[in-house]
Amino acid sequence: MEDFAQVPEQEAEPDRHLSTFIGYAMKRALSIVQADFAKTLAEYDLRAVSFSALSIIVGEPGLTQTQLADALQIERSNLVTIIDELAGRNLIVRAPVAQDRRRHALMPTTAGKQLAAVAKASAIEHERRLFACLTDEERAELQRILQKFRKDVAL
Amino acid sequence: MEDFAQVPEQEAEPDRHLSTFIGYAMKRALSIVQADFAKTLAEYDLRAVSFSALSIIVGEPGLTQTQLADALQIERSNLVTIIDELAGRNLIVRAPVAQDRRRHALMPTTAGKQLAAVAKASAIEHERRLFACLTDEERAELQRILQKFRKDVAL
DNA sequence: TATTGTTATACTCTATAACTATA
DNA sequence: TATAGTTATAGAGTATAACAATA
Repeated sequence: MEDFAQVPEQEAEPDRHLSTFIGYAMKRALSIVQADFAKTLAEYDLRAVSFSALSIIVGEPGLTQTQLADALQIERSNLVTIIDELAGRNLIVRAPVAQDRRRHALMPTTAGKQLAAVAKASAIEHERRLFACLTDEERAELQRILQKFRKDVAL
Repeated sequence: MEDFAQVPEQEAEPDRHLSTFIGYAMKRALSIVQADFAKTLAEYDLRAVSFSALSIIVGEPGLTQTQLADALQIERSNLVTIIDELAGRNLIVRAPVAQDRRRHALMPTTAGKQLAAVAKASAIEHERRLFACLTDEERAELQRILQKFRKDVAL
């Protein structure tokens, strides 16, 4: 078989051909954030999704699992093990609901509220540190534009 | 067991307690983009990662698999099936490299260049349509800030 | 010895269907 | 009949180790 290729020296950024795409930039940026966030939460034995679930339960006690799954945009079935884990650590309880015994009202325990508070402080510190390379205005703009997009995008 | 919870009516946005976090906003926005992008590429039987790989190979022919894996930030081992798939469709070839017979120089075929071109046009149209709710300035700012972050963030 | 591509594998994530108990 | 929580499972995606060929 004949050779017909020269291998170029490694270029600085071979993925520059994808730099036109906002989605690609979002994905690469998010993967950096996620890796750092995972390290931050490991201290509390929390994954990002467990932290999110716990935070919402603390902020809005009494939600059912279906409501929480909708809020987090995950499947009800996949929420079960997350709730199991939080409940197993006594951070939340599945409280019975008198009006409808099929449902569980998700309630934070005192320990859950405390962990949510310290983990949230760490998460805020993680973002402060990670996004230190951006100006306050850039961070605010990034946040604002992302939320506007999510709110206004026509699906 | 005693009931001690009232189930609130479904709130508009139970995840507002996470809205302080840029990472959360990025994740939610990206999932919207990814879902729409997947639909767009399905027309060409491409996944996002196959599109990315093909685009880079077309834009920078001759890269080795290790170089491409680094560019896409995926494991070499996981790139194999992606390259298999593209090569199986005759969109690229693994060309031998005279100087180092361990390596494969990834080269696009004519069909690969053509598919990359039309898929890229569709991808651009997908982003134009999806981000239509943002102004040109907002899109440019979003892109600029994300790229600045990725470039300047201290890991 | 080290590197490239590859295989095998395990672990997580995600999506779907079906079950139960309730309504 | 329909819904809430659950179980089981299958498919992606991702990460690690080890091997053969080559350097």
